[in-house]
Amino acid sequence: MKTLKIPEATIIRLSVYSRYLTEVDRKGIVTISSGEIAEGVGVSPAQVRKDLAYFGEFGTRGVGYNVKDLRRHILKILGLSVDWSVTLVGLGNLGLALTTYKGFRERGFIITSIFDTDPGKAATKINGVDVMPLERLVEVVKQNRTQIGIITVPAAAAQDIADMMVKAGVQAILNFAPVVLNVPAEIELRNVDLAVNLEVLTFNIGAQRF
Amino acid sequence: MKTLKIPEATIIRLSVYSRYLTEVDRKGIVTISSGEIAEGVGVSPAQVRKDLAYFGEFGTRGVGYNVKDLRRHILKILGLSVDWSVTLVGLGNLGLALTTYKGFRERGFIITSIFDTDPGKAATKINGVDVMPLERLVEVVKQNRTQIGIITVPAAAAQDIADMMVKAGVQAILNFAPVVLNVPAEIELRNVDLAVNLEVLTFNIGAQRF
DNA sequence: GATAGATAGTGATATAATGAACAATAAAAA
DNA sequence: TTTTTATTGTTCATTATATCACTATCTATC
Ligand SMILES: NC(=O)c1ccc[n+]([C@@H]2O[C@H](COP(=O)([O-])OP(=O)(O)OC[C@H]3O[C@@H](n4cnc5c(N)ncnc54)[C@H](O)[C@@H]3O)[C@@H](O)[C@H]2O)c1
Ligand SMILES: NC(=O)c1ccc[n+]([C@@H]2O[C@H](COP(=O)([O-])OP(=O)(O)OC[C@H]3O[C@@H](n4cnc5c(N)ncnc54)[C@H](O)[C@@H]3O)[C@@H](O)[C@H]2O)c1
Repeated sequence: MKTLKIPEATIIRLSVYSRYLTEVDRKGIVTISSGEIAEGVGVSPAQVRKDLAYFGEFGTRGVGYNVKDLRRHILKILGLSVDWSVTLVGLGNLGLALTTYKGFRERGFIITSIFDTDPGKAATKINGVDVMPLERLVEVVKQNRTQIGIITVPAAAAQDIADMMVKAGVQAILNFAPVVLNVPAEIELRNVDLAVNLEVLTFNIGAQRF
Repeated sequence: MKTLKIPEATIIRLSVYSRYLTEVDRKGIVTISSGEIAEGVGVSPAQVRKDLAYFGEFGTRGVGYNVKDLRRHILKILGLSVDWSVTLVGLGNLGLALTTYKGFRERGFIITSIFDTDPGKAATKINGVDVMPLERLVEVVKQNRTQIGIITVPAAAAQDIADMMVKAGVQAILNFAPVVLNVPAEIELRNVDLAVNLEVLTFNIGAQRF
């Protein structure tokens, strides 16, 4: 197995390229150059070509890339040529926003189960998905072969939920609680920390000081 | 002006350290070593010391760091020793989650105005803040000397909102719409792309292929 | 066909970030 | 005091990432 190390920054950019190509494709444009992609997403043309070069040769010299083809290739690379089953735990304000967000489904992320401890919530239905009590998490997630878990519970409860998700066999967790989670090495974990984003901004605003 | 370049990764970690220190401080712990911080947030001890070294000497050799002091220093570095005025545009599902989130206020981010085109929404009040129509954005944001704008409108409207925010004098924008925005170089811009986060996960799950 | 113009792919180079090692130094113990 | 122990601050090496410059190759035109 060739284990060529791909920078995470490259993956993030690929995701952005693919979104941009979707937009370009909608306008009916057939061919695009690395320079035009670069322009559209705010990076250098060399960067675009380098990123793509990790995965093969998708363009034609002197011409550029076929928009539809390149888009399809990138989606394949990102693992988006198939649907993913996602569970969300914690149907608070943020959890509700995420479950009702159309953009996820468009990219193949299907929320197949929702859990919350609040008995009032664990009786409702969101987009045709029942909200269930925590006790059923392991069972249901196992049964659905759900691969991805989203955590939107208060920080204090997040580690417990992560443990349950791991027990239920998820392969990846997206955590919105502002806390450092411990999971086995084979589980992919990403933290989305919204406050941190604001703090990077405030640092940069005041960065003259250094 | 000494323009020492600080890696963005350092800033993100500082934010995480400060949050961890808040937690440690609550437990009444007075002193902490770089190794303990590292353990708590999942990085290497050398990394912790390196990150801090950009800004000064905060520890005592042979002893470690005073928790309260270090926390205060980091908050100062991040620009969190003062409050920030924030405006949010687009009171949809995500916008509502963000405006009602307590964690921002705790770190000094005060949402001082909210705007939405929907006349039904532009009459309500969230946490004592009136929701106003877009027409008032420039005026109100200017008057409040608001420094930070959060964009949670549909992608198609995001660039317009960014332009208005710039016109109104914000210094930084946090954009949740999945689109690449153009703003003047002096404006700090960060994009939070939630779908990208899921896609990094799916890439990594399937990364055996490369 | 041959030639010109455009643009992808790529190896070399530069820059940045991380990691490991260690000297400096403060506190505690002898 | 002196010695030992702990742990920082910092240097140097390594690794990772981005940029640059060049070569290969395609299309269109003469
Ligand atoms: N709302 C935001 O904009 C925002 C921003 C940044 C971070 N976050 C983080 O996201 C998480 C959720 O935020 P929120 O604003 O939606 O909070 P919320 O209080 O609105 O929602 C939390 C939900 O989790 C449920 N819950 C509590 N304990 C649970 C458990 N053990 N198992 C299952 N469900 C449980 C609650 O019933 C509630 O429905 C928090 O960790 C918060 O810090 C939120
Ligand atoms: N909801 C999520 O979980 C989620 C996740 C990822 C990205 N996003 C992005 O965040 C943005 C908002 O998402 P959402 O789910 O809250 O959408 P939403 O449709 O629930 O809310 C959008 C809000 O913006 C308002 N609006 C529309 N045009 C406007 C304009 N020109 N000026 C001011 N307000 C305007 C609408 O009235 C509505 O209240 C979108 O760009 C979406 O792609 C959302």
